[in-house]
Amino acid sequence: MNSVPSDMLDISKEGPQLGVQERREREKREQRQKILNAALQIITKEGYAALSMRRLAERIEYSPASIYLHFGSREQIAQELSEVGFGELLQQLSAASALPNAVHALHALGLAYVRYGMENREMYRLMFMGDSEYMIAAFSKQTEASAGVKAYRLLIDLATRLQKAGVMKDAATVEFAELIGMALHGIVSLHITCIGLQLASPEKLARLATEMLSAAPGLVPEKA
Amino acid sequence: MNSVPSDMLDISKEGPQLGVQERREREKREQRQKILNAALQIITKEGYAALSMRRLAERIEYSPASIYLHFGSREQIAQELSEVGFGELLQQLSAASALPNAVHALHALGLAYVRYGMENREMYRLMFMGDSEYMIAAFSKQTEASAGVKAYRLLIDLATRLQKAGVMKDAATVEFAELIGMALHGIVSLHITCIGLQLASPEKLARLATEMLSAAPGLVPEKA
DNA sequence: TCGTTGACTAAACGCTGTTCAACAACTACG
DNA sequence: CGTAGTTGTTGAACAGCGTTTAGTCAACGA
Repeated sequence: MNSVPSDMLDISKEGPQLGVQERREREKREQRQKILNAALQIITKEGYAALSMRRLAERIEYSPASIYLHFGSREQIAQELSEVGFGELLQQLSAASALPNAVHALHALGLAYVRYGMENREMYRLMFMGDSEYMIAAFSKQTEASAGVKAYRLLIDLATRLQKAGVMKDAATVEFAELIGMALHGIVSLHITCIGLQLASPEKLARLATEMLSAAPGLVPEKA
Repeated sequence: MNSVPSDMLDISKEGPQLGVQERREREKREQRQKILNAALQIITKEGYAALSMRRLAERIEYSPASIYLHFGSREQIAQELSEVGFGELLQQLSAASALPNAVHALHALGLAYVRYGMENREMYRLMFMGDSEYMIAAFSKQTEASAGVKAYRLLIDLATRLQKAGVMKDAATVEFAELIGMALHGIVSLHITCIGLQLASPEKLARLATEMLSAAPGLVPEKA
C-alpha cells in the first residue's frame, strides 16, 4: 500500500510527475495570492464594507465558489489581510523603537503608529476595529511569533527602557506599555471614525501623548 | 379653507375627533418606542451584528415593512440608539466632572468613562466603532445641543480647569482635552475588541492615564 | 351606509455568504 | 491511443439581508 515502486526514483519518470505537481502547487499559491491582492485592493480603495465574495470573484475573473478552494470563508481572507497589516505596522514600530534614546524612541514610535493608521485607515479598521476575531488570532498565545504579539512585546521592551531611564518608575511596566498602545490607538481610531469632526492632527496628539507619558515624575533626562 | 366651524368648539363633537387623533399619535409614539426598546434589547443581548429588520420585526410582532412606518432605515434606528447612549455617557461624565477639585474630577471622569464603556460594550461599539455615520450626526455642528457635543465641551471645560490649576500649562487646551478623551477611548475600545487578550483592568489603566496626565510638569497641587 | 383614511403586510428586488452537484480538462495507465 | 481517474471550475440553489410597493382590511367621518 505504502510501498514505493523503485522506478519512482528514476528521474525520467519522477521529473515530469513532480513537475506537474509542483506547477499545480505553484499555481495554487499564485491564485491564492491573487485573491489576497485583489481583496487588499478592494479594501483600501472601497473600504472593508465593499469586500464581498462576488465582487472579489469578479475582480480575479473567477466564480465566487472558486475562492472557497483557497479560503474557508470571507472572514479568513480578512484575517490573513489583517495579519499582513500587523506585519507592516510592526515593521514601522520596530524601526522607530530602534533609536538609542528611549524617549526619542517613544516619540518616534508614537509618530510611526499614528502615521501608519492614518495612511492605512481601512486596513487599521480591519485590524483593530472589527469583530475582534482577527485580534484574537493575531495575539493568540499559540502563535507566539505573530506580528501582533511581537508588536506587544515591542511596547513592553520600550516601557522597560523608559523606566530604566527614569520615566514612570512607579508604574507597572505592563500597564505602562499597554497605556502607550491604547492612547495611540485611541488617537488613530477616533480620527478614523470621526471624519466629520475637526480634531487636532494625529501627529500633534501623538507627540503630546508621548511627551506627557515620558515627562511623568521620576524622569531622569538621558544624555543627548 | 382654514375656517373652523363653530361647532368644532363643541366638546360633544370635538372630543371624539381629537380623541381619535390623539390616540393614534400616542399609539404611534408607543410603537416607535417599542421598536427602539426591542432594538436596544437585541443589541445589548446579542450584539449589534444581530440587529436585523426581520429579527426586530419578529420581536415586536409586526412585519418588517411596518418598521419603515416609523424609521427611514436600519441606520436611523441605530443612530437614534447611539444618541441615547451619548446621553447616558454624558450623564455619567458630567456627574463625575462636578467634583470641585479638577484633578479629582479628571480621575472620576476617567473611571466613569471606562465603566460606562465596559458595562455597555455593544452600545459603545455602536456609538464609537461603527461606520462613523452616527458620530457625524452626534457631533454635528448643527445639533449644538447634542449629547456628543456636550460631552466634548465637558472635556474642554475640564481641561481648562486643569490648566488653571497648573496642570499642563503649556499644552493647547483643546489638544489636551482631546487627548484625554482619546486615551480613554483607546482603553475602552481595545478592551472591547481584544476579548482574547488579558489586558490590565480598564479601571487601573484609566487611573494611570489620568494620573500621568494630571502629573505632568507645571502641576501646582490644589488645596485638599 | 358609504367613501375615505390610515395601519398593516405579502411579495418581490437585488444583494449577501456559502454549499454542492455537475461539468470540463488534464494526468496516468493499460 | 483510449480510457479511467483525479483535479479545477462553476451554475444554481439556499437562507438571509435591507428595502420598496401594491394591495388588503379595519376604523373612522359624513
